[in-house]
Amino acid sequence: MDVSHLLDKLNDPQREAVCAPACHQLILAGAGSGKTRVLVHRIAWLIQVMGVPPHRIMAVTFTNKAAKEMRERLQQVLGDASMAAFRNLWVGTFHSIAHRLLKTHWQDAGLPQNFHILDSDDQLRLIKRVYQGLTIDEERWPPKQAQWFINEQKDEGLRAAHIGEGHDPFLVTMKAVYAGYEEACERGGMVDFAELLLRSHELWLQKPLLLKHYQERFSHILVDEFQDTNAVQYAWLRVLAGNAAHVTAVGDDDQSIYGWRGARIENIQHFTKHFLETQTTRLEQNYRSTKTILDAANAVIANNAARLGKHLWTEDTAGELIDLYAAFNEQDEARFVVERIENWVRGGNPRASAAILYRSNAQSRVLEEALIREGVPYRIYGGQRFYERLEIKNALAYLRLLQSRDNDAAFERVLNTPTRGIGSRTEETLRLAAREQNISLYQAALGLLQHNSLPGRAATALRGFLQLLASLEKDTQDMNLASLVGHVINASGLLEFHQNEKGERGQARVENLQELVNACGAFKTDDSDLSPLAQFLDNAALDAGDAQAEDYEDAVQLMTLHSAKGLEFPLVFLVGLEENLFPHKMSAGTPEGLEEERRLCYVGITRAMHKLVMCYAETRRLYGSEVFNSQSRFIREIPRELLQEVRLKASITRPVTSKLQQQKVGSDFGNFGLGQNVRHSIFGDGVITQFEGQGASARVQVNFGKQGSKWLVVQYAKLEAV
DNA sequence: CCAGGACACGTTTTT
DNA sequence: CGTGTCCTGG
Repeated sequence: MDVSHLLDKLNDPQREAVCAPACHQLILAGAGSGKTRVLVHRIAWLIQVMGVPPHRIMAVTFTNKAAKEMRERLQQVLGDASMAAFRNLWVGTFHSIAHRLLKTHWQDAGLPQNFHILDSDDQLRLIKRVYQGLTIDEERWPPKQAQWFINEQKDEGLRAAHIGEGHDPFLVTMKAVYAGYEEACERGGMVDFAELLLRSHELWLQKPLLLKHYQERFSHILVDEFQDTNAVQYAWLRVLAGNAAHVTAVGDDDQSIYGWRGARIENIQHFTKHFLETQTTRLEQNYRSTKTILDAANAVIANNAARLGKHLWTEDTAGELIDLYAAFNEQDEARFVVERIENWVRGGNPRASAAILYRSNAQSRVLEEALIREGVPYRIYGGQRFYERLEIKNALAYLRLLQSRDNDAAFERVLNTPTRGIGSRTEETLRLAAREQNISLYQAALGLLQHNSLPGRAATALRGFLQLLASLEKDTQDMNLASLVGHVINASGLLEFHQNEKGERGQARVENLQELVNACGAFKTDDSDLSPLAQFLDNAALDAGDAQAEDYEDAVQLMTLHSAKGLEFPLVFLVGLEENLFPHKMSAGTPEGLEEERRLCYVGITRAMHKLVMCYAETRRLYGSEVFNSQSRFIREIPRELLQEVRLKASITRPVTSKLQQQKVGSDFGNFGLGQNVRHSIFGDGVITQFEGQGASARVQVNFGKQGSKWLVVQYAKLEAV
């Protein structure tokens, strides 16, 4: 068989990874080194050269987007001939694969067949409800915190029962909430995202025969973005792999930026210990960026300790120097960026080839305003996801009720949406009855109406709601998915409800509801025995719906550094390169936090193909007060010769307000300047390193050497200049 | 039920 | 500063 198409256009290390004999592999793939290509070609090699049947291969990704891309590229490489076999090859996210397992083996997993997936919104609501049952003070223990705690435990593979008995009030409370939450999920047949993984891991441990079946089936498991795996995912993988399967882990320890949500960078570092006789390949040739950009990225990341070690190189020319612009403030920064983009577009480049990357979402507004002012189309990535929008969740709740009236979360959600006179009083009565008799809210409603135990007005309203559900079900019986959904959003009154909503908001919601119908029309069902609606709802729970509302207008791309991972742009602006913002002050406190920020910076730099522009503002308005941050240490980690400072044009004058601000600084900070040596009655001598706020809230950061750095309120600190 | 005001809060995000 | 949430009064 001619396999040259699998090896063409591969460099030596890439080819080595693709053609490796059956073994464990760790592929350390630097940014822009052709990671996906290697993964896809390796799978094709396994099938076409090594004769591995496709059904014995599993490829795991983190995002739906990555899974989709891999499927498409596999299809290209394998060709249509392999299409039939292709269906047996499992490609999916950890979550979708776990979901598939639980759907298939629901009995063994101890779940009802129609178990329902909670998104984080649903999860929070449920936790709040658990609080009510336990009479826990929401003030003292914010439900958000409990949610975070529960997910963190699950990511580590821990159940409420695993949390030790102790006297720490925090742990005692959290354990109680976690246990109550587990019980509520169990009762309602609900499963959150982390539970999908935890539960399928437990399924294997508890059902050895089942595990054996899958262990014998999957001889090759490939995992993308391995640096992002958390503890359960890694454990899950190790159990599945057993002693026989060959595991290929592809990742880049330098691009691990999700430590804060449970990703364990150690997993990639420990891989060779757990999977013996691993062949390690380093993909270090970069096909994306100029030499200048790569040199900068390498220089920055070199400041991190405990790396596996990798040095990106390129055959590309040095290219242009990196521009560095010191803006007066965030307005000036935005103005500068937009002006640069306009020049770039005037030079014949598409707007979509330029991206503005920032550390935090709050920074986007000023940039947006500047783009709007100049009439430059832009697109912001991230933010509210399609299937998480209020109007969409309401529509989905009606659809879920069609499937099962006993879905309490859905019932509760739309009981009075659109408003139909069922108030909190009635709702409370329903909930109480349901809890007492251990039945669903729907069953409770039926019972209460039967026994006439509700006041007249409430009874009429509630009866109306139940009748609505009945007629929705009856009227949609013979409809296809799209007309069914169209009918439901109409007949439920949701569409009218949002049409009557004033302002652009209502308009957008109506459009989203219509988009939902479109999505149903385009939805491809598989031949499982689930109804199209059931399949669609499961899909909606696991897929954020990124592809929705895609418009193809050529637009400048705005996003956080996190969402930029995996993307590339000819022209990249990294803005807000200031201490306390990037590295963010919440993270800069610990060495691990700082290293993750640095990796984020590395990700940002390596997004750029031809030209990189970095900006920082001397002064920035944040949450209403003015902050003075020095330039980011990351700028200083880039060799000077790679940078060129952008000089101000004579026509640009300092904003008029700046003089006033300067005076204010003088008074608020008592004439202290950066670098001023000061003495504090307790901490001793130190040096001023930062300013923040004004008036009574004016604070300075002072580095007291051995005592560390501290933020002090100028008004109270009684600092003495020395 | 809605409007309006007080109040808290503000890093990154996928599934 | 701007936004989202919670509570109160009509």
